[in-house]
Amino acid sequence: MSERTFYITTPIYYVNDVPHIGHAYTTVCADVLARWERLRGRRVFFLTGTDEHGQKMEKAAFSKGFGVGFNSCLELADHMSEQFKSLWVKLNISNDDFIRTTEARHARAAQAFFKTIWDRGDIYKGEYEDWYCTPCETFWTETQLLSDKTCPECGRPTDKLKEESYFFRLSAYQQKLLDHIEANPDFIYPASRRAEVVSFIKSGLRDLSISRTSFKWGIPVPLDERHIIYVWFDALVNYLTAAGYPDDMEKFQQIWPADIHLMSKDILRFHAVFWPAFLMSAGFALPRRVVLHGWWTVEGQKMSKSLGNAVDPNLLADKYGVDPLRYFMLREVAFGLDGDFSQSAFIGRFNSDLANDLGNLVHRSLSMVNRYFKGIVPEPQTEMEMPGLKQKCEQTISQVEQLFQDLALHKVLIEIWDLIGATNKYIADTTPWELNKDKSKAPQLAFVIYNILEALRMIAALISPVMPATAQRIWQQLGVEEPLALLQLGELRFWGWLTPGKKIGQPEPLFPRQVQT
RNA sequence: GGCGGUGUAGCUCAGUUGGUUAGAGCAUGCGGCUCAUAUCCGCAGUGUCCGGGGUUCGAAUCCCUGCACCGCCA
Repeated sequence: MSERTFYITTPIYYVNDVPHIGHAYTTVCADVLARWERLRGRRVFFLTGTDEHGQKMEKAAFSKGFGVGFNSCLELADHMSEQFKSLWVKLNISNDDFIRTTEARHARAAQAFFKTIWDRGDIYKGEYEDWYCTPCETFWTETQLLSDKTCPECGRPTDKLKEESYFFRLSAYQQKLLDHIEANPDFIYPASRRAEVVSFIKSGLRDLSISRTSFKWGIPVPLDERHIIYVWFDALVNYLTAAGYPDDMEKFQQIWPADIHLMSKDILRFHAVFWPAFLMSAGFALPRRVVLHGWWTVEGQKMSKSLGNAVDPNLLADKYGVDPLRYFMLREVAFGLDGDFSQSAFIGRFNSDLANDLGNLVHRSLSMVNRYFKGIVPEPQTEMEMPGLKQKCEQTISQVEQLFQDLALHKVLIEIWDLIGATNKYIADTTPWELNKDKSKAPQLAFVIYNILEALRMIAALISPVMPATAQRIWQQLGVEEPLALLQLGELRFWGWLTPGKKIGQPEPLFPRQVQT
């Protein structure tokens, strides 16, 4: 009877940079899935956070004037981490925990995990050979170098240097990883990425350097404090830390393994190859799914620092509202593929999907309740048969359940909008304004209006994972007092849930139309 | 260079195992309604389904080839 917690994660974001629409997208998608699972009645643990260690941070702290050293790095990390945290508050993200790799609980976890793998015999000391740029004080791999072996950052010559390093015996896990991926077709989503991972593994896995001596900003290797745990090893462990490892193993048992690690496609390999291998070595269960989404371009162009075209989610949320932003991100791209963010597409969706279809539907419906029933939810005539809308609602709920299961998030919205369209059509077909002209048709009018309100109730609930604030506003305009957050799918399905005789709230346009600039 | 993917209406894309006049949304035009945020409903389109060749009674769908773009690896 004790159903496991649904555990979903975003990556922890590297605080080297301010949050942009890509970060926002990942986190909003995770939030939508978390909210959907809660609506289904599952207990959910939704984790996000920030990745704060490593050489890049050390350098960033230096270049931003804090000076090198433990305290100043932390100061920078505090500042940057806060920007992510406050964005998630603004975007109405319902995460249950926010982890920072600079927290003590995480240092304990990273060291314990390192130690566990060490005890398994999968870590050995070796030499790591790479190209070093002395002026930049940075190591580069051969593939990162420019064609003439110069530093990709400053263009100056680099030297091949050896550095003592601890290695993880990744090569020993090649076959086990392939077996796991084969046995669990859903492990990597979408399938095109799974194929990439398989071909990468088949091309041969080399052991992985998991420590550095070239910088200090990080978690020391247990038993050898000259070494710092490499940032990727450090970062991945966050998923265990927040689940309770190693301090609260009782909690950990309930939460681990993760159901979904959600991320953008650029960090696929870390999550689909290295991380599972670490976990296998340490003897932990593997996450159920590693789910990749695409990248956003902006006005058709790749986001880049040099173009300076990164979109600030804060500005969009302030200008257009949080829910329209969330809606756009989920609706505009086929989940898993790349998408383009453009002003005109955003405003197009805003006006046509939100203002015209949904917003106007709610407004016109409630206006009729005010006009024809003095703002009171009418009593439906139960003996009347008018199957169209009710059936459509039931069908939509089932479809949406299936589409969430398939992670087809954009199709979820298409499906809900199909119901919105059907409800608008229902109004056109039943012509309440005609029924209102004939007193003898009062029962039909009551029945029709009640059905429309029931459809609105279901629409509100179905959009609530994507647009929680809007859903709540519709809920209030319908005059429902129970908080939408407490609703569960079982109740939602019950047709006839709205109480006749209740006063509805004040209708006001949900989405005032945007002028295309 | 190796592996994989994509190329369908003005735009963004759907198109199960090959089967009747190739679809949706947006945008465009026309018609209808008036409860509504000049909103909603209906109708109308147009497509050498990237080029070429092949298999088949029949291919957007399978095979070969060319072009273009993209992803992963090296």
